[in-house]
Amino acid sequence: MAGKNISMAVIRRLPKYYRYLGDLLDNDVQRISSKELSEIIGFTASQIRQDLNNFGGFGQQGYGYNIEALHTEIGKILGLDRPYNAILIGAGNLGQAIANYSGFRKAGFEIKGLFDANPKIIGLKIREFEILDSDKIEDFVKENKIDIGILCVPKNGAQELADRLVACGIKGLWNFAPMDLNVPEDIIVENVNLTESLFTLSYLMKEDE
Amino acid sequence: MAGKNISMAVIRRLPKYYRYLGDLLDNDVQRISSKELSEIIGFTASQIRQDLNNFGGFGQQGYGYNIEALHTEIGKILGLDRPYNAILIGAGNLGQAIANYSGFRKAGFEIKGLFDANPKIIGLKIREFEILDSDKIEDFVKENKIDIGILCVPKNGAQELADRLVACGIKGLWNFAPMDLNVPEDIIVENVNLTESLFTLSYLMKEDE
DNA sequence: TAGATTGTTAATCGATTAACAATC
DNA sequence: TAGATTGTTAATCGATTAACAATC
Repeated sequence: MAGKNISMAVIRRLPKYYRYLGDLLDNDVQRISSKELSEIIGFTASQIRQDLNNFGGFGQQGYGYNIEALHTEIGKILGLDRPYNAILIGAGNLGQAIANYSGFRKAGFEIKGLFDANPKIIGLKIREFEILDSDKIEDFVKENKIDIGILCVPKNGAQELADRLVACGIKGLWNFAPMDLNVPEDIIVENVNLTESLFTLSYLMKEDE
Repeated sequence: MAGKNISMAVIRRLPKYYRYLGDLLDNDVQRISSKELSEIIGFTASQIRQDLNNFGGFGQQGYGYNIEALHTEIGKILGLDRPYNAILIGAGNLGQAIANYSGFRKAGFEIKGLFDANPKIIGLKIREFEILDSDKIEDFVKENKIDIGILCVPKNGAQELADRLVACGIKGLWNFAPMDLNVPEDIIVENVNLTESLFTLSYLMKEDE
């Protein structure tokens, strides 16, 4: 991939742009200036223009941005125009919540299989999918061209599962286990650490009193 | 609260320090230098010392840091030494996953009640709690000194619930609804936006290929 | 054309890293 | 004491904001 080095700060704002532009589209708004967007999204107009210009000149002087076109462009930048195949490992409440959330499929992420190591729930059906035995992960990943592994398992065992997924060719991990995974540097890991999030809330509430 | 302005960058590293120090404690390690910690946590030694010195001089020259003492101190800084009472609204899969996670209680966060608006699940029992009708939120918050509202509801209705919680005196919101809430500035909101997280993963996988 | 707003360069601000005197 | 490592100041790096010429 070409592209200069985009900072993580910019990258993490992209989904917000995408979401706000989508909301505007839903409300049939057709164009917006960086100043107007600034007022609803909470970034400065200057930052918005800087961010967008990392990827191209999507605006027009004197006019602003066409919302539909910009929304589409940011979707492409985020890679939402291509499909990703995922498997989800750990079909407890959290895993089921994620498997059931329709928003992911709309964005091109398809969960192709659910796995768990617990014999009590192997064989149960969640949506259209039967929960499969974790033993079958390797075969399934290869047969179904799986790109992403979603780890909804406890801390213990998460690293071992990550190793197995990496070994059979997975490229990205969405990690809900409350720990940092050790993976080769070409493997992308996105962590969702609920404990860290809650502790941050705790800190801020304490400071605020 | 006293304390100079601590940047969000520092604040979001605190739970990581707390976690890594806890792991070291579990392994009966007693002391560590910023250089050693640097190697396992992945921040520079300089940054670790800078971060910690925002809150006090916890180390000792020539020795390093006592892990148990530092762990305790960071726990206090995070406000984990005090109890927080929470209610959780939206008792679907995600809500149940959070209600069932024992790690939060260990850190002083007690979920006192679960609420939902869906008559089909009102009355069901999750752990020791019956799911209550969302109508009863206001009375419950006042009677049980609730500090935190955990929003595990869809986008629609999340803002209205936030308004109601703020109106009855809640101080913090842990928001899992995929949108930004509008609240008075003295109310703390910590967002967990799974869609944004997934889109970030998507972007990074695309860039990486 | 006149007005509006972008794209982009320059200035500022803040966060990270480096360096080292203090001291255990 | 000598060696190690902190706490803290200074230097560097990067991100945000401001400004404005270009242009629709």
